[in-house]
Amino acid sequence: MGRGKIEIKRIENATNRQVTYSKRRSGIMKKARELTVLCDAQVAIIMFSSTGKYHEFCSTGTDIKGIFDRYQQAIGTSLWIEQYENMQRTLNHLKDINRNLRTEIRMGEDLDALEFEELRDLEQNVDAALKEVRQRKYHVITTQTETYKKKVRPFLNNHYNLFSIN
Amino acid sequence: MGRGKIEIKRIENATNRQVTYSKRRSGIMKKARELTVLCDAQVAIIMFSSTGKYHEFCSTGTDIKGIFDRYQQAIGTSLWIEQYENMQRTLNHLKDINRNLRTEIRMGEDLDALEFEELRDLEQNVDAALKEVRQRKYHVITTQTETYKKKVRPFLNNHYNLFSIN
DNA sequence: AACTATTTATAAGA
DNA sequence: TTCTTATAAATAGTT
Repeated sequence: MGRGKIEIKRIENATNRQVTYSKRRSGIMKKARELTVLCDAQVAIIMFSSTGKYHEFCSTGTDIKGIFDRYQQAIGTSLWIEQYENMQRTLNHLKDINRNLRTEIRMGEDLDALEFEELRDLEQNVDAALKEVRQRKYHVITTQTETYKKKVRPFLNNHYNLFSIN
Repeated sequence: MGRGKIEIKRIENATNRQVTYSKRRSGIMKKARELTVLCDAQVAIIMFSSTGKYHEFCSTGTDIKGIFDRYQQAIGTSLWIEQYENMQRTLNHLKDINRNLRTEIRMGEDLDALEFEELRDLEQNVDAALKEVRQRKYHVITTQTETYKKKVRPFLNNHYNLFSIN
């Protein structure tokens, strides 16, 4: 659309490239704005020119972060899982330490009162209950579900020591 | 550009809105593709229609994550600092509990002998940690998409202590 | 899903 | 660079 038809390939002349970038960028941004209004859509655009300048567009009523969180939800994963995993390793480390501490405590206790087998059974019960709840409820567990209130929390309250964060 | 000029305002008829969304979306995607080729630019686009469907575009040679990481560098901050900070708080909670356990050992107490007040404190720590983890995480996984089932749930299962109670 | 009359975007020129 | 304009491209309404 212009005085002549152009081939879609890299514009070698840097000035022309910059001019075209500027023109077409504003064109796309305008189109995006129209789309959000006409179609009630959410749009996020991020652009970097070949010179490193960045421009962004985001539909009103949200922000880049909001759209990205929604996007990650839509694709069902986090783009930053690796970074979460780093933190998770730290958590695991703490978990190990805590487990050791708990073992230490247990060994100092009256073993008649807390048989190892008994503990294991209780742990397995807790674990089974949790898995059940998770499998059925995790997609709506943002709020405390009835199952959680009725089953998990009382159980935690009764057996907090088996369930400490570790 | 069409048989008639239109006003840029929400299209009330849902079918028309959907059709227009589809047409204009592909128009924008095409423009974006041309921009990246002509001008050697990096572009990332994420769209959600009013019906919740999402579409994305990303220039070749990178990916959405790459462009967003670059974007965050450009604006000099992380959009997800808050989440990291929440994680950090969770880690701190773990450390607190860890410290409590150590204290417990030092005091040479067995669990049966813990005072009621102490039990309550530990309970509150567990509960607080739970709430925090939920707030942090479950806005991302409130729905179970197919992808969620295939990717995220296994991830959660493998790393459940990030997202759950222990 | 196609078709076109029009509007809109823009390449090249001033 | 910014403005202009001839032309290419997108698309609104139609079939």
